[in-house]
Amino acid sequence: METNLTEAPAVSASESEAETPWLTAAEQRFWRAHLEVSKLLDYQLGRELQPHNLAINDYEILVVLSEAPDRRMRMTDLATATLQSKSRLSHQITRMEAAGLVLRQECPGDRRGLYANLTELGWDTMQKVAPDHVRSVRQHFVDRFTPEQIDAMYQALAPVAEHLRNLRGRG
Amino acid sequence: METNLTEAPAVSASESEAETPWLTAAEQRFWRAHLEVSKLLDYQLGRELQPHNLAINDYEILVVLSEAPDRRMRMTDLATATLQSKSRLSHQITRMEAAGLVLRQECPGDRRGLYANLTELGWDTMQKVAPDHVRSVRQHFVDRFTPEQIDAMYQALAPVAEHLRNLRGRG
DNA sequence: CCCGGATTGTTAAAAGTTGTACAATGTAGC
DNA sequence: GCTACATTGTACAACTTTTAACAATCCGGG
Repeated sequence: METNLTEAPAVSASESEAETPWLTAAEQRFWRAHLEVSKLLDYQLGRELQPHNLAINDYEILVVLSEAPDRRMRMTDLATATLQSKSRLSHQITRMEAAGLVLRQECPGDRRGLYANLTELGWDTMQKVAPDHVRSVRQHFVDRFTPEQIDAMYQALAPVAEHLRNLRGRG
Repeated sequence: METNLTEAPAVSASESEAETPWLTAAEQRFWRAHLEVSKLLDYQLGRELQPHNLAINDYEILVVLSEAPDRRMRMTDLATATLQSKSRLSHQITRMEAAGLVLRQECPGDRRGLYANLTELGWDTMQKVAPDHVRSVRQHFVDRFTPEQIDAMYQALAPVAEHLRNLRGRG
């Protein structure tokens, strides 16, 4: 059901046979479970944001801005924080500005720059939506693990996140 | 850096304060680590498929088809297996057909239906790309866990995958 | 056989994303 | 203060995904 061929193909070229470090059965099922959960969870959370007229990306912007000092952030920083390209973020903010959720604001001291500012409506929207979203996250993910599993998985994932973040930085 | 507000907002309405099951600190950091790893890993694996002129979605199709009986699958089944909409899959297959990787084939016994067939080129491409992909998956993910962690995480994730799969089915 | 409803896959148009180039600044070294 | 170079955000064009509608086909009940 999931993807990413990582076990030996049904028929392997004898050449790659010798050298490719195919995943073991245990690794394989873990990898596929991870992929499947990621994808389906994304789908389900998006689904449950729809009634609020927000896509997951919109919500992410609202969260990051709401946690930022003065509820605003430079476009580039926001793009970095949300792992989007500057171009994509620019479009995204244009849409959210049209929806009244954020506002572009000149940046004193750097006339090249702009702030993306959370509006009152943006802030209120976030306050209204967040409780539902947490419930979704709990229902479909967090509450399905024991506290021990949660700690263990965090310990395991944190260095991987670190690694990937570093890779990304360099390009 | 990541997203999805799931902890209490800086200022909570007293109403939601009482009723919203905000994540604990431990839950929060786990949740954000999971999100971050998912997103960045996707990005990185996509990046490392680029030299082969394949997007992750293309690769996923190749994998699923290569594992299917006769290396072909009904469009609807393929859409389900890869968690895509029928429309999106249709476009995707059109592109891959243009690239010579797959071929649409009439479906004997159901004249509405079509098979998506892996071509020789598609199969060969898969054989060629898979080794590199496994190495990527190992380098950025699998090899960064101990065998014990892998088993534990699989045990934890499998029921969640099951849950989400069921949800998806009903819509 | 024939009807009504469900299923299959495609399509057109709208919406969103990506990559590249660009204009407007900023900044460091001379 | 100039020049060279880096940074900021946008704009355009190409591409991908979504949404909604549709034609063709199948299937079950009368």
